[in-house]
Amino acid sequence: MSKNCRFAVAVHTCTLLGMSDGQPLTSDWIAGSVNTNPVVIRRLLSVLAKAGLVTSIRGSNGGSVLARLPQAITLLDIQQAVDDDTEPALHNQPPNQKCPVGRGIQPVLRQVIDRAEAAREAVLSTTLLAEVIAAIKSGG
Amino acid sequence: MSKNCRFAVAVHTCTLLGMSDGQPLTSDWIAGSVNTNPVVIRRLLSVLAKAGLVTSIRGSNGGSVLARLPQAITLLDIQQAVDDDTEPALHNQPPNQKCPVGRGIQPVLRQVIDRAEAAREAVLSTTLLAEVIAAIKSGG
DNA sequence: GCTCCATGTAATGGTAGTAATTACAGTTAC
DNA sequence: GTAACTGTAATTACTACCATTACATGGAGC
Repeated sequence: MSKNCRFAVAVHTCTLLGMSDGQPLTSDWIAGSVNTNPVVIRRLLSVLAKAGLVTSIRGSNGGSVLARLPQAITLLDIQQAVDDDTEPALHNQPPNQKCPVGRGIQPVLRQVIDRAEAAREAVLSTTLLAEVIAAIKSGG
Repeated sequence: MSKNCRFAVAVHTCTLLGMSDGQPLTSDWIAGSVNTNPVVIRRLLSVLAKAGLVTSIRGSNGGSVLARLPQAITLLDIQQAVDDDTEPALHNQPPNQKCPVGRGIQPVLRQVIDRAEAAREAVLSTTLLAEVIAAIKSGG
């Protein structure tokens, strides 16, 4: 119980949905595979639904299905859906504006961090959910 | 007081040291520019010293100096020094091994996350502390 | 209608990570 | 010896996250 594992759980969940042949899966069932509480899954599915990645069906015989084909979902889509990407972590308190470094450091840092983050996201954007599913199928 | 701002403070600190022409700077002075408590700076300097990036001089007229030229310090060096890069955040609890997805998801995820992280670090490794200093000097 | 079986969501508790601060021991120049 | 530093432990406060309970809502099937 330490770090943010929403991305991992979200990919896990989408993989399950992508392998169910359109059959709706319940949060209970998914939670059994992820090994967590169904409410955690429901909250996650709610976020994924807001991002247009899944659709939930209420009522008896309900559950969730993918809203798009696995070929049309990138891991970046999933990451951006579940990680509220607030500002990158810079200083908590604004640095001393009387110091040239304190005045100039933040824009420079932001630019570098943004470039680094863009490189990371580029990799995620070229990985499709369909590829994850294929890897699971071939690996098992 | 929320997120991890050690990287930002560390770059800020190294920038100050790199602009001081070899003059040792005290944690009090650095804290004044960063706008935080001197103890926070001393803890950070201690970590940077362990990574071989700075050297601290104890006693009166003491302080800290860079242990290498700014041209020989990348932002990746700083990042790796201050961020204990433990395992990437996957599931908290191991997923259900009886499920094919639960069994196979973690290696697949780890591979993708590692590739994405490598791309991010590649950008940081090509940015030198000297460039940050140059940007500050030209920007102010 | 009623009854299940689901989702949706609020509220709570526990754990962990981080920053800020106080306090004090160790070290060095003068 | 004293003053000016670093090094580090201990404490407090705050935030983020996950797990869990509880309950309202919605829909299928009788």
